[in-house]
Amino acid sequence: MQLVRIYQCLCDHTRLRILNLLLGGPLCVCHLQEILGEPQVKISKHLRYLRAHGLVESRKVGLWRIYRLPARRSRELSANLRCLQDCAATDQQVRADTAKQKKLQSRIAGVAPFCGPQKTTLSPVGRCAC
Amino acid sequence: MQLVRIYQCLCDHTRLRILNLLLGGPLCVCHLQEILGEPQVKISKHLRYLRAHGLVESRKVGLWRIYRLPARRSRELSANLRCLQDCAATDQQVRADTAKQKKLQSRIAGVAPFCGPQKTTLSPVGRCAC
DNA sequence: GAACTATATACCTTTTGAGGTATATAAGCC
DNA sequence: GGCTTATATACCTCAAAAGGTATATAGTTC
Repeated sequence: MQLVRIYQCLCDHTRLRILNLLLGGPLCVCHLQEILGEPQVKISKHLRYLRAHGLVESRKVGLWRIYRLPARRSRELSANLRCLQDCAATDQQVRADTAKQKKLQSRIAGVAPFCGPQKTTLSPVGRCAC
Repeated sequence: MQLVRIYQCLCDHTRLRILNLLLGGPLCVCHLQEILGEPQVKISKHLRYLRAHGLVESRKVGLWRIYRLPARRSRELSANLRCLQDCAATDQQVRADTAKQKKLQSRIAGVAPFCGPQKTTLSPVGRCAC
């Protein structure tokens, strides 16, 4: 069942934190790493899991791989992401993540414009702002 | 995190089916068994899991143990149960379960009044209507 | 008390997944 | 080509969980 696959993605704390961040806009792995404070392997493996289950998409931009929530979402996925957005803020750490994300997004605005709420198709400019 | 525990309960197909049924009212194990068509042990173990995670409550009535969704629910739980109710019907098997439940509830009305939407405190009367 | 019914638990096997260390790949810079 | 950065994969270990068989417990009926 489609729905079970969604819940399988949501039932791990790290993945929940990742999805919460992606609700705020696309992010590359190294920005996720910076915000979550978790080792790169761990994040990379959870992203693979999420991709295999259809919860995220990615595209490559220069050296970076940018992850985001899928553009086209099933009814179930939309409903659950809405629910997640509504609920996740009750978690202390999730709120801290979101705050870090906001700060990071204003810091990197213009430098890594493919990470964040703006949907640009710019090529990478210089180094990653991590 | 509270939220993760909820998703851990939702990420198994059998538990999802159980929770969907309990959204339609309390049920004893043997009625769950009849509707789901799964062995008693399997159901019993999933119910234990759900209870340990705070997703169901139970009370004993005669020979039976009646399971239901918790009377008091956290904001997260309420939101996710609502979401589940909204989404689960897209699953073929879940819809079939619900149909069976409806039939069973009308069949046992008055015989096992503690199973089903009515919240009575009647003592058990005779045999289980399984 | 013996038989029966409903439910739970013990014990086992197998699968899944999480996390870690080390290494590979891919693309950019010099 | 060699160095560096970003990301992914291989391989290992450990814990959790799923499902099955057999058995225990608790309460009912006779």
